[in-house]
Amino acid sequence: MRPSKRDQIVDAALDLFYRNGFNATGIEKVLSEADVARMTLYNHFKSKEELILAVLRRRDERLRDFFVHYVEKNADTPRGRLLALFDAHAEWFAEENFRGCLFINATAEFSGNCDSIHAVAAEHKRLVASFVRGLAVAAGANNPDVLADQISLLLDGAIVCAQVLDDGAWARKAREAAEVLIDHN
Amino acid sequence: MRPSKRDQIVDAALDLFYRNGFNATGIEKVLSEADVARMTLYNHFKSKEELILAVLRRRDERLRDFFVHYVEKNADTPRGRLLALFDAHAEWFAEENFRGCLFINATAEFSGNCDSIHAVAAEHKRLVASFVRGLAVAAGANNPDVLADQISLLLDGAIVCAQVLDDGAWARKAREAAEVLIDHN
DNA sequence: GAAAATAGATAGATCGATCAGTCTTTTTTG
DNA sequence: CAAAAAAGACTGATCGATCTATCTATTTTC
Repeated sequence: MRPSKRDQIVDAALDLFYRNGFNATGIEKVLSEADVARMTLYNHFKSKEELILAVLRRRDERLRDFFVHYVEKNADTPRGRLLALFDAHAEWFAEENFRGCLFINATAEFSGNCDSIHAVAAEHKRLVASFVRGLAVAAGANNPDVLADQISLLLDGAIVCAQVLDDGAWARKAREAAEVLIDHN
Repeated sequence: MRPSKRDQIVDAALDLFYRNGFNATGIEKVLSEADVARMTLYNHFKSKEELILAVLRRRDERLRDFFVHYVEKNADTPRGRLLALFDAHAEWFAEENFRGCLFINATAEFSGNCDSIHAVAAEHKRLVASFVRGLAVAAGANNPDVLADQISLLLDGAIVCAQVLDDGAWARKAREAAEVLIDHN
C-alpha cells in the first residue's frame, strides 16, 4: 500500500524540520521534497503550525516506539532495561543525521511564541518520563519517582551534550552515572 | 559613559533572540528595539550571522561571570561550590523570562546549517565544563574528569527539563543527584 | 582660534528573494 | 461521474541587505 499523500507530507516535513529547523524550512521545500502540490498540503493542514504539530506527534510515536522496543529486546532484567535506555540513545546519537531532540529543538524555536507546540513537546517528555518511571518501579527502586527524574535528567543532558559537543560518547557517560544513581537509590 | 551604539545593538538583539528565537527575530525588530539606524547596524556587523555571533559571545561572558561569582559568594568549601552551581541555575530558572540556554537554542536552530554558530555554542559548553572540572579537582575528586562530565550532564539536563516542562524545580533535583555522584566518586 | 577634514549616525528608498497562504483550472484516479 | 491531486499564477507581507544623501560631532590642520 502506497503511503497516503498526508503521510508523504508529514514524512518529508519531519526530515526537513529535523535537519534544518522549523523556521528555516519553507513550505516550498516541503512541497518539493514530498513531491506534492501546494493545495494538497493545505487541504490536509490548515497552516504550517498544524503541520508542525502533526510532525511532532508522528515523531513522538516513532521515538517512543523505538525506546520501548529497544529496551524490550536488549535487556531482560528491570535494572538492565533502565540501562538499555541509554544504549538506545547511544544508537540514536550515532545516526549520521543526528541533530538532537526534535522536541527540545521545537521548544527552543517556539518557546514563548507558540503554546501549542510547547505543549506537545512537554507532553512528549512527560510520556518518556512516564515510561522511565514504569521501569524504575519494576526495578524495585526505593524512590521510583526520584530515580525516574534523575534518569530523565541524564537522558536529556546526554542528548544536549551529544548535539552541542557533537560527541555520541555522552550516552555512555550518562549510563555510568545512572548506574551509580540506581544502585544508591 | 553612555553605552556605545554597538553595545545597544548587541544588548537589544540578545534580549530579542533569547525571547523570540533567532530566525523569528528580524533585523527591523532589532533596529527599533535598539533605537538605532539601519546602517549603524550594518556598519558594526556585516551580516545577521555576525550579529548572532557577537550576541552569543556576550552571553557567554555574562553567564559564566554569573556562575563564577555566584559560586564564589555562596559557598566556601570545594564540595559546596560544586553544589552551589546548581543553586545558581535554580536562580536562573526562576527568572520570569527564562527561556532555556541560548547556546542550546542556537544549536537547535542552526545545527547543521551554520558551523560558526555551532562552534561558539560548543565552546561555551566546553568553558563551563572546564570551570566545573576545576571545582571537581579542588574538591579532591578521585576522578575529576568523570565527575565533571556527570555534573555537566545534570546541569544541561536540568536546563532542558526546566525549559520544556516549565518547572524550575529541576535544579534542585539535579543538585540532589549531584550529591550522590560526588560522594560516590 | 577658525576652517577643513574625518568618522559615525541618521532616515528612508529600494533591491531581489522568500515567506505563508489563496485561488483557479486542468488532470488524474477510483 | 466525483473526489482528490496537480500545476501554477498570485497576493501581500516580510526577509536580509544595499545605497544615497544628510546631519552632527570630533579631530586635524593651518
